[in-house]
Amino acid sequence: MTHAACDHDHHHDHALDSNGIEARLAEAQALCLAAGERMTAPRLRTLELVLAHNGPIKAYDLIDRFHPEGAAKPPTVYRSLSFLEQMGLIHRIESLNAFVACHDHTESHSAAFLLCECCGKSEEVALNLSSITQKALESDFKVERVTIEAKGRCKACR
Amino acid sequence: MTHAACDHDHHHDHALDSNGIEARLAEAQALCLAAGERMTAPRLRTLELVLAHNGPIKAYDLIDRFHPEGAAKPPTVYRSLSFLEQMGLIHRIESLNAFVACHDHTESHSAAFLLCECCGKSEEVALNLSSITQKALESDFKVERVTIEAKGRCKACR
DNA sequence: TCATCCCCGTTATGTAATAACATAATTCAA
DNA sequence: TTGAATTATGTTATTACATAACGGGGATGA
Repeated sequence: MTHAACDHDHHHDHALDSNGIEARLAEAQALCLAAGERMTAPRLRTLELVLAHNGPIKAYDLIDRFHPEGAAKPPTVYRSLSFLEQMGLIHRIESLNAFVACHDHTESHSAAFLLCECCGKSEEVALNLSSITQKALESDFKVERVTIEAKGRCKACR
Repeated sequence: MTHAACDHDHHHDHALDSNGIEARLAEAQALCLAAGERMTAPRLRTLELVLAHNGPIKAYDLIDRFHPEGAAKPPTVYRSLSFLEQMGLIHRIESLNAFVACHDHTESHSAAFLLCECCGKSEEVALNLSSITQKALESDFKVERVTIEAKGRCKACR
């Protein structure tokens, strides 16, 4: 995590342990099965890497880590990422060009994030989107999905 | 505008005329003067091109159009863009890698957009950000700026 | 008028993402 | 169970987006 705009440590975090990851991968497989989609090896591997990482991870970091012996080809990872995103298993953080596992499977295709510019962590928050849907209604605009990205500093980095 | 996911025309738009652009450029110069910043030639040119364009425009389109005779160098334009963004004169649309002139100088560094996936137009909407600021407060997160991007279809593209 | 700061021009490179086409695995109906 | 259709992957190459690094020049202020 090389976001150091400050000098304190950034270890106020806790990634999933391997059991946690296994559990999430199993859920994901079940979800795909239920949806009639295939959870293939590269997709699973990509999701595993996203889950194992603490916070948003870049596509090229995934590419580098994909094989124990060497890097994957970009399309392998990008295709997996877009599949996972469509399945609601991960989110793309536009302002970071990075990806993060989805926490909250309720609000499909819409998400809000608090992004710490200091430690690089992200927190996914559920929002009621009433004010934006209201505005959209006034404009006669059909919203398909909303991305909200709030940048600032998290509690530990204040 | 090459967004055609549909076949109807996308001319439901109206760019600023040259008087409108002149007026906006003059305002921008005044704003810089007041802030003790320099509105230099490349910055002004960049802003002019953003204003002249209808909707979000890509950095490399600006680069191509910068000089009548040929393209600018990328850093020229990127530097100008980041200056203009800091001054609140333009917004970056993260999910499009594109830039649009700011309409509403009230809510500094935060903006919400309705982005039509069909015609590529954007509408800047003012929102009350109470629900996200509330969530941030609960997380003890200090928000510096918020970007909200709602994708869908505008009235004319329905 | 000298030092400093800010900005610009330029070259080069780094980073992110996709186009295009070939091959392989899966599914499903005949 | 075979073969056609579909879906996914492998591979090469390219395109798109963005910044690092350095030198020079003009404005600003002691």
